[in-house]
Amino acid sequence: MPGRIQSIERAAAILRLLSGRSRRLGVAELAGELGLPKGTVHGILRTLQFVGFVEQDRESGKYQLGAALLHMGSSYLDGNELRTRALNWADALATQSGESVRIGTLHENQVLIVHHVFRPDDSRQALEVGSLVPAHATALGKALLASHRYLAAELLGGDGLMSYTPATVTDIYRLRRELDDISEHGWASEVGELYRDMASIAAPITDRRRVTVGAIGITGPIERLCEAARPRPELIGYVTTSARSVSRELGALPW
Amino acid sequence: MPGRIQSIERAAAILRLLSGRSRRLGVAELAGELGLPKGTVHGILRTLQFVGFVEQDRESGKYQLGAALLHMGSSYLDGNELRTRALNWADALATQSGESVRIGTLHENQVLIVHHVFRPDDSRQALEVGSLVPAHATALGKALLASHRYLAAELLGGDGLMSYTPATVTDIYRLRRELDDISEHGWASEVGELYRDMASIAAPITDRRRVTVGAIGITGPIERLCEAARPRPELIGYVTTSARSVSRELGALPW
DNA sequence: GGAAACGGTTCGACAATGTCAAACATCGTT
DNA sequence: AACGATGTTTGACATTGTCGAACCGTTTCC
Repeated sequence: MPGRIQSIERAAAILRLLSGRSRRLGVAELAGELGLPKGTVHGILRTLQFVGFVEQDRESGKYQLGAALLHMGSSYLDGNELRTRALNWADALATQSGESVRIGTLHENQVLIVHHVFRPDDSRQALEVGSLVPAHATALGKALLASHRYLAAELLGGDGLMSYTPATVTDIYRLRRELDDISEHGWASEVGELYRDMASIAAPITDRRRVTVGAIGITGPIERLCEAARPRPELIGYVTTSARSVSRELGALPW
Repeated sequence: MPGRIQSIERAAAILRLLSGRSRRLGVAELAGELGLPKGTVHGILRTLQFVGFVEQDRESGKYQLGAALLHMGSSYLDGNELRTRALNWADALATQSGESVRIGTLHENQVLIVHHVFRPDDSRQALEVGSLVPAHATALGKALLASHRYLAAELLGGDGLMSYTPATVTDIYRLRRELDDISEHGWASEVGELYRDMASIAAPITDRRRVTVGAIGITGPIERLCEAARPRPELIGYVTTSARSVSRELGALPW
């Protein structure tokens, strides 16, 4: 029975729609989006509500994600080996570099942030764990794509690369060449490609089978991360050695 | 059709088991736990894997929660009105009190932490957003239970209250009396009842219909939060006014 | 002020759907 | 080499979820 269970797939599709930008959606909207009868969608929603995956706004009648998902998300983090193994190294990298640190994995052609350490001294920052950032405009994403070329091909084959700033790389061939460089040198960077005045540096993390399972990197204002529009060598060093340390902790053979 | 969809309920039950302490579970274990045939469980797991809700460990064959849940959990936070409205007030309370701040809601007889601000100055702390803490041994939980007596009754009717330290209140009648006091005064506290040398103070947050939708509170070492084994009055003041501010922001009538 | 349009919800008949138990494959262990 | 433990596949069965129309309550707009 190599088939999937229809109702569960549909339920997941509903949850995915609800986790999209729209936050709150009504039965009719969902039904329209999925091409299903209202009644069917309602039945699924009732069940999802019963198990706490969605909640209904008493006033508008619309549905939104439920609290149970928050707890499950955090449980996922507890069981995530990449994150637990990387915790200490991420802290160390933040201290060394003086910048905020992020660890991410590829998820649906984007980068899912699984860990985030704030800048040591800094003012309040928003925690980004759980958020998705574009792969082609972040150092984390590039580091990951460089080791997953088949996935990169899929992404690049899609409907064009979104541009976030004038510096965003949207040319497929140029990005491909950049990925080649990254594979060769073992680190990736991005300067003003996602936010105009921000830059980032990242390196891939590999597991015991030498497959890339994530990436670790730092983010900060261009003037702190770069010198003459190029990432500062000492920061690159911090990032790559951190990545190697985490890889080793995950069982990768020492380099 | 006031019925729920069986397969979705079962899928949710599987996810709940996987988010329990055990992290990784095999098909047989899950089947045993749920009293279902292995084949059935396997079909559900295959679907959940396809939609990214679970992942399978290549080596052991066991299943664990998937990355999609992390993103959904964080999407839940974005749409959570209580949290978004409380963000600034929580920061302010942390600054005022000098202690770490938590905001929680009741979820399955426990307190789900939906926001967490670290101590202003402090060393690294673990982010607790998404975790569940016991209701009867935390100030947050008591503040919530005091306004949901029917739920409190259910909790108290269960199989006894877990004891975490010698100070944990496990006597139902004593707790009930404490909840009465809390309702009357509008704030709750706990001294060494969850962790031996920690204390917490919390107050309920109400929405426009005057129903309690959450609670906000501070946590810290007893010697900082208390004076002569009683919560310091000025801290109580900070907490209660913060709670009122958030309530007002949620549309509650001004007091 | 009425009526139409839109929201979420319920209903019952139908058959497609998911379930089940047993057999299979693949490990590691005895 | 046989066992026992995994996770996995299979096919027959009837339970189960689906569907579309009808329902009820709000809001909107003549």
